[in-house]
Amino acid sequence: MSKRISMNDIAEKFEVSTATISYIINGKAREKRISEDLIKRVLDFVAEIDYQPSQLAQSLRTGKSKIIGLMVDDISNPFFAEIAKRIEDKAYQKGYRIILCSTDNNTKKAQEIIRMFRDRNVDGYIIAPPEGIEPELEDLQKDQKPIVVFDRFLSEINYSYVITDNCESTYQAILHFLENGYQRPALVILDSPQSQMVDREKGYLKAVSAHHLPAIIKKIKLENVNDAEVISLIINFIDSNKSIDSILFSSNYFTRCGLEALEKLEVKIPEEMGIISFDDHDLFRFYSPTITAIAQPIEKFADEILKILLKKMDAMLPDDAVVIPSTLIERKSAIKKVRA
Amino acid sequence: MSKRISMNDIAEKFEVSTATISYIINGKAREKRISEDLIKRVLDFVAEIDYQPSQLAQSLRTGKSKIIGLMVDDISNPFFAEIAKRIEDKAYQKGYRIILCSTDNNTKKAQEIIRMFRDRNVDGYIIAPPEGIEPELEDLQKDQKPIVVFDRFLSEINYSYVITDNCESTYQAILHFLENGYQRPALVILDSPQSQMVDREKGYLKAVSAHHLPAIIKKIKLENVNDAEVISLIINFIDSNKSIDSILFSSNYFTRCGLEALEKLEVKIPEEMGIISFDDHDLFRFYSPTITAIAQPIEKFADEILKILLKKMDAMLPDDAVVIPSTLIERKSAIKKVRA
DNA sequence: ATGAAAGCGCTAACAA
DNA sequence: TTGTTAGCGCTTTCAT
Repeated sequence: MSKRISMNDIAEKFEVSTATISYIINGKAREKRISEDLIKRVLDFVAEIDYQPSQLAQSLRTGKSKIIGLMVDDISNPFFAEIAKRIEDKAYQKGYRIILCSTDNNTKKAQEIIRMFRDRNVDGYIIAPPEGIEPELEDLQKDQKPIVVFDRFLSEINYSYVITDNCESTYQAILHFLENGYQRPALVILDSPQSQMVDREKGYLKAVSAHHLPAIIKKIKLENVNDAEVISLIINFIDSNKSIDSILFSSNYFTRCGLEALEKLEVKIPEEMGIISFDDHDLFRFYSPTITAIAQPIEKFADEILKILLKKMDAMLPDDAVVIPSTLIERKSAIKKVRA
Repeated sequence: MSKRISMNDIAEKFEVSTATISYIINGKAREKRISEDLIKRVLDFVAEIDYQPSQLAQSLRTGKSKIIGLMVDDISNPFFAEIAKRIEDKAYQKGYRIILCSTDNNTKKAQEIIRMFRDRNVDGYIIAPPEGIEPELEDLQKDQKPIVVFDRFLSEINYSYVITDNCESTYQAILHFLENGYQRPALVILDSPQSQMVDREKGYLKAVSAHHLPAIIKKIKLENVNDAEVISLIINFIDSNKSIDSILFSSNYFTRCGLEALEKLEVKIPEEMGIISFDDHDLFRFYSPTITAIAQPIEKFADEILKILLKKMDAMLPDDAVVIPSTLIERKSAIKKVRA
C-alpha cells in the first residue's frame, strides 16, 4: 500500500515546518512573507507529485468540507433524479461535491441522514423534507447551517425554500378541463400533510367551488402499498363515481397507475375520461393519446436551489422564498371537444 | 452554535480518560476489564444525550469511513438511478452510507471523483467505469481497495465485476426478430469501445452471420449531440437503408429517439419495422404498440454488486466475475406474424 | 482496572 | 521571513 504523501513529508523534504507549507499551499505565502524562492520550489514540487491535502484532515480542522448534503425522497423517482443531476453538475463546477441520500419519506431515516451530514461537516443542506423532520431542521437552523428546502416547505419554521406554485397549477389544470368539454373533474392525490399536496388540493377545491361543482377526491396513502393495490384503488374510485369525466392525478406515479387502471376498465381517453398529470414524464409524450401534464421547470429549480444555498453559505442572509411557476403542457388527454 | 459534545467532555464528566470512554463505547470494556459500574454509567449517559462519535475523527484515525463510493455515468438515467437506489437501500441496512457521483462519462471528472473518494477514505468503490480510467483503478487495486465494477468491465485488468450477458442478449434478440417474420435486422448502437457496447455488437454480428445476413449497423457518438440530432441521424439511417425491416437499439435512450424518428417517418411498428430495445423503460409497457425489450434484472444487479463488495471489504479475496442473464420481455413491437 | 500519550493530517494564533 | 505549537476528536499501544 503506497503511503500517501502528507504535508509533513513535504515539510521534511524542504526542511521547513508544516506551517510554511500550509501557507504556501493555501496562497497565504505572500502575506506571511515567505521567500519567493521557497514558494516556487514548493509549488513546483506539489505540482509535480500532484499533491492534494487531505480533505478529511482539513475538515476536522476547519469544520468545512466542500460537500453539500442533498436529501430527497427517492433517487429512483425521475423528478428527484433530474434535480439531483443538475444540482450535482452545478455544484461540481463550483468545487462542491454532493452526498446524495434517499429518505423513502421515512422520518427516522431522514434523521439519521441529517445526523450523518452534520457529522461529516457538510457545508450546506438541500432537503426535500419528510414529515416530522422539523426538530432536526430547527437544530440545524439554530446552529446556523445553510439550508434550502425544496419541493415543499414546512409552515412552522422559516427556511429558504424553492417550490412551484402548486395551488395555482392545479387550479389552472382544472380550468383547462372545464374549458375543454369536461364537467366533473376529480382529483386523485397522495394522502399527506405535506405542503405540496395540501396546496395541490387547495387549487383543485378553489377551481371546483368557483364553478359550483362537487369536490370528488380520492386520497391514497402510500405506506405498505404496491402498484397493484394503487391501481385497484383507482379502479374502485372510478367505478363508484360514475359522474366523473376527468381526473387530475397529483403525481406522475399516480398517473401511471391511473393509466393502467383506465386500460383495464377500457375507458377511452380523452373521450370518456380526461387526464392531467402533475409532473411530466417521458411516457406522456409518447402515450396514446399524449398526456397533458403540469411540468415543473427542473433546470430552474436546480439553479435556484443552488444559487440560494451558495449565497447562504457565503453569508447567513434572510431566507428566500422562491416560487417557480409550472407550465401546463397541453397534449391530447384533456381535450374533449375543440375549444369554443 | 451549540457545541457538540465530544469524547473528551464525557471523559471529564466521569473523571476518567478518553481511552476508557473509547473502550466502553466500542464494546472493548470487558476485555479491558473496566468496572461494570463505570461501564453502565457511561453507557447510560451516552444513551441519554444520544452521543455519537465523530465519524470524521474516527475516519482520520482509522482510515475507515463506513461510506461506499458509487460512481455512475449519469444519475438521471433510470437504469443507474434504480441501481443506485437499491444499492443505497441495502448498504444502509448494513450501516453504510453512499456517496453518489455522476461522471457524465467524462474521464477527467471520473478521476477527480475517485480521488475524492480516496481522500474521504471510502471503504469500497462501486464503479461504472468510463473510458480511460484504468490507471486510477490500477492504483486503487494496488492499494488493496475493494472495488466492484459494473455494467461493463475493463479487459486489461482484473476486477470483480457484475455485468449482464450482453452478447447473448442481443443474439437472442436478433433471433427473436428472425423467428417473428423479420429478415433484415439492423443495429443502432453507441459508438464506444466500452465492453457492454462491444459485446452487444458481437451478439448482433454472431446472429446475422449465422443466418448469412448482412450486418447493418449505425454507430452513434454521444458527445456534443442533442436529442434532435440523434433523431435525425436515425432518420437518415433508416432512409438510406431501405432494406431493413427491424432495428435493435442498444440502449433505451436510442430507442426513445428511434420511436420519435419512426413517428416522424410515419413508419408503422411492428408491420413495417420491428423494434427491440436494450434496457426496459416504463414507457415501453405503455407505448402503442408495446415495445419488446431486453431487461436487465436491476434488483439482482444491486444485490450482487453489494454482496461482492461487502465480501471484499471483509477480506480481500480473489475477484468474482458475475454475469447475470437479462430477460427478453416479449411485447408487440417485434412480432410481424404469428409464430409458426 | 485504568490512563498517558502518540498520532491521523491539517490550520492558525502566536512567537521569534 | 519562518517556526512552534495547540488543537480538531478519536483509537490504540504500552504502562502502571
